[in-house]
Amino acid sequence: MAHTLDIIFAALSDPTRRAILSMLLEDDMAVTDVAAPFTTSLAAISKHLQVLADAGLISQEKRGRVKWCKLEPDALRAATVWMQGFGQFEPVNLDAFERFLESELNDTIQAP
Amino acid sequence: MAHTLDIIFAALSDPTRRAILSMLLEDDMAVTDVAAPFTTSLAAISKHLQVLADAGLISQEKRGRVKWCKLEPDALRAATVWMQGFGQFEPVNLDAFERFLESELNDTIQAP
DNA sequence: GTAATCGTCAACTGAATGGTTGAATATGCC
DNA sequence: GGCATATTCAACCATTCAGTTGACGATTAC
Repeated sequence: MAHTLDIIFAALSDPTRRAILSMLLEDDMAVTDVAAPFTTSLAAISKHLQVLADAGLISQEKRGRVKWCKLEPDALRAATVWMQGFGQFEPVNLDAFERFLESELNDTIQAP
Repeated sequence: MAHTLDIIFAALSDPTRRAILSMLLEDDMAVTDVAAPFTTSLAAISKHLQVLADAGLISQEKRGRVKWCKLEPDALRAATVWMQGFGQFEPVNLDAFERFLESELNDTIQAP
């Protein structure tokens, strides 16, 4: 249990990995396509994806030579529950969330 | 922004630090008292508290020779909002949360 | 004043992390 | 078969992290 939270929070602590999760929020993607917007090497992104998969935040399925990455939002439940226990926040404003995500993506990913 | 989430999630990824936050949920505490249940050194706990303070998750105020540590749950808001965007979870069951916290504390802190 | 208490600092260690490059392994295409 | 594409592996490097121990600066108590 504590073990799982360790790994989930550690996975979320990296901006590249959070950016990847945001990208996968829109659609499943192949590893190469996930890596495309980043300046770091493909191997580095592959490692990040492994970290996310170990945390249960994404799943990966190989079809042919392409490995598809899929968001697994349920893995965030334990972490969300843990955090909500420390303060009751009003319901999330999803519009604000989307604007926030967008600005975080812009900070993390280089413009083409 | 992304910077803040980095630091908050990294702070939460350590079980000792999460245990400290749980302890502070009940009451403000002095550094020495925070350290008491742990087997690690006082200096190590002092460092953990600095990490939590840097993340804004606690505040520290020195009165006399005692430094008091206080939970600052609002710092979790940004992180909670970020995570909730990935899935709409039902309202938190606080009883379940308390049981969970207790079991996590028992896993992290040595019985006297 | 002197001694005990509270907490941090400094220097060190071992392990983990994020990154690189180049080779290796599959798989698909012609 | 032969070549291109997709992804990971292996080895390496620099940095960060959690922990230790011992010394040190404050503050309180006697």
